[in-house]
Amino acid sequence: MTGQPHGRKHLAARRPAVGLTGMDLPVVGPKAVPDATVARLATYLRVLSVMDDVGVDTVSSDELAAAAGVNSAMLRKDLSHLGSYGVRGVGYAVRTLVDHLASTLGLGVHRAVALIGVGNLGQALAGYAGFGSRGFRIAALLDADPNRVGTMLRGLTVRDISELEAVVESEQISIAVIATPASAAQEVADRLAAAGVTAILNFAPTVLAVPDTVDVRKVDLAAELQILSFHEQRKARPAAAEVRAAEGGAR
Amino acid sequence: MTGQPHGRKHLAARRPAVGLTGMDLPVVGPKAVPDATVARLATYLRVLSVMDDVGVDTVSSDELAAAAGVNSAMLRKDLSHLGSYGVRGVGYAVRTLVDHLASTLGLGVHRAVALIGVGNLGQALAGYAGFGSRGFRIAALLDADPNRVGTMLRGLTVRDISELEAVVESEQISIAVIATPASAAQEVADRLAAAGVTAILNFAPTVLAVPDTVDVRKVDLAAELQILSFHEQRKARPAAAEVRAAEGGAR
DNA sequence: CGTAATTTGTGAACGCATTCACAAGCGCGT
DNA sequence: ACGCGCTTGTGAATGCGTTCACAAATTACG
Repeated sequence: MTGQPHGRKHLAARRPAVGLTGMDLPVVGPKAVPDATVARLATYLRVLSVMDDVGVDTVSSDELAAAAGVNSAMLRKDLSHLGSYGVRGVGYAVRTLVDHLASTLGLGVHRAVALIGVGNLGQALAGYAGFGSRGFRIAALLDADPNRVGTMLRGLTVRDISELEAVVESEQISIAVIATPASAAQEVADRLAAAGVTAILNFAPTVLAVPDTVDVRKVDLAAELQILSFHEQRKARPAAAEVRAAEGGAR
Repeated sequence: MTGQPHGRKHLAARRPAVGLTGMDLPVVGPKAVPDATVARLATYLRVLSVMDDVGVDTVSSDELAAAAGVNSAMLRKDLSHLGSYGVRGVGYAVRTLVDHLASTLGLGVHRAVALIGVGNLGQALAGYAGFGSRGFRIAALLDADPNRVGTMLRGLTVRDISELEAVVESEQISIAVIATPASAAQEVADRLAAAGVTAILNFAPTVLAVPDTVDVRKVDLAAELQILSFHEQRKARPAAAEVRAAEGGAR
């Protein structure tokens, strides 16, 4: 899905790259890590961190796969993309693997995150402890509502949206989180992109148009429920496909 | 990515079903709608609803695909799984398509949702307007903290977790949202499953083990940032793969 | 009525992801 | 030292999802 079946752009700009000879070399390298794998690395890291805290120092692919909820062959293949960090006949060294995963995910330093939109959801995100413990630091809060600007939240002052560009610069923002209403999201994204931000996590229920250089992931809460709803309905009717014949137009 | 690469179980219990003759018929039907397609239907519905509100009554696959951020061939194939609702040479009737999508997603009636865990994130979810406008009704709030039980939130009284089974029954809960700390999530999931809930949206950063009959989707906020972080790092170093040689063990 | 302009629906090709299955490597006991 | 048991790493097979490319269907218009 995946997947989160999500809006991505990564290597989208990769052209056919046909050579005159017909040979096409892997110019950029061996496509290091597949997207599907990257999406699972975070889970592996979380599970391994817990094991490390508990004192486990070696784990087999079967055990780790079970804890992460995946097939063990897939886990091994995923890890093999990072290099060879296991020992045959033994397993993986937990601490070592944690370090390598953190390094691979770019969590060597706590990345500075800006949160745009401090409404309902934004306030919750600002207070979410999981960010801090897993490699991120919320470095700035921005909002357009004059009633919210200037207030304190979790030790940070909410700043006016007009300061966006200045904040991105001064706080060395590497990732921005959009938690504004849908109507404001595109403009915020445009300004973030123009200011040089190249990674956006979007909670607003809108499709964002951004340059190829910007990586966008979206989280659509209602959509998640709708997907579950689809499967619920499916379970309810074993195999009736043409039940939906007589239905009016009232939405 | 991904698909948001998410934890799913759907038709996982489908066995090889080998017949003695070697023929294997599609016993359950033509696998109506692919998972990847379902995950996009919610987006199409949202985009179409906006178009409908604005007064658009016909849309081509190119236009709709652009608005939804996907390839038009994919859009057509997705919609073709629901049946043939377009008109060649013309396009799709917006209103009709909205109705069919809503019907397909099982949104005919507002589904009752229970929210377990009314902390930081839970409160935000309880107040998220997007649920109500997109087919869901939060019908119950549950929490284990005595300080929160009994308080009012968005017109609902927070009830004690001990009432979980009773609430699922009386409110006809079809989907549950887990927004508890990770440490409590598995037990809550167990009780939900035992109470007959077959769809769970999990915000707790833990892998849930549930029976095959239960459909789980997870949203891991920190993981989303970590995935973005990976790509950020990738952009930062054009093609240096063996830079990570000398690194101590300090985590 | 016939022809041109559109746009859908879909078979086929392609590519990526997952799973299988086993050879290669490692540690332990004797 | 040597063989046995265990576990990784990976080539091959399989399956799923996306994209291509075009025939079929429909409208517009002369």
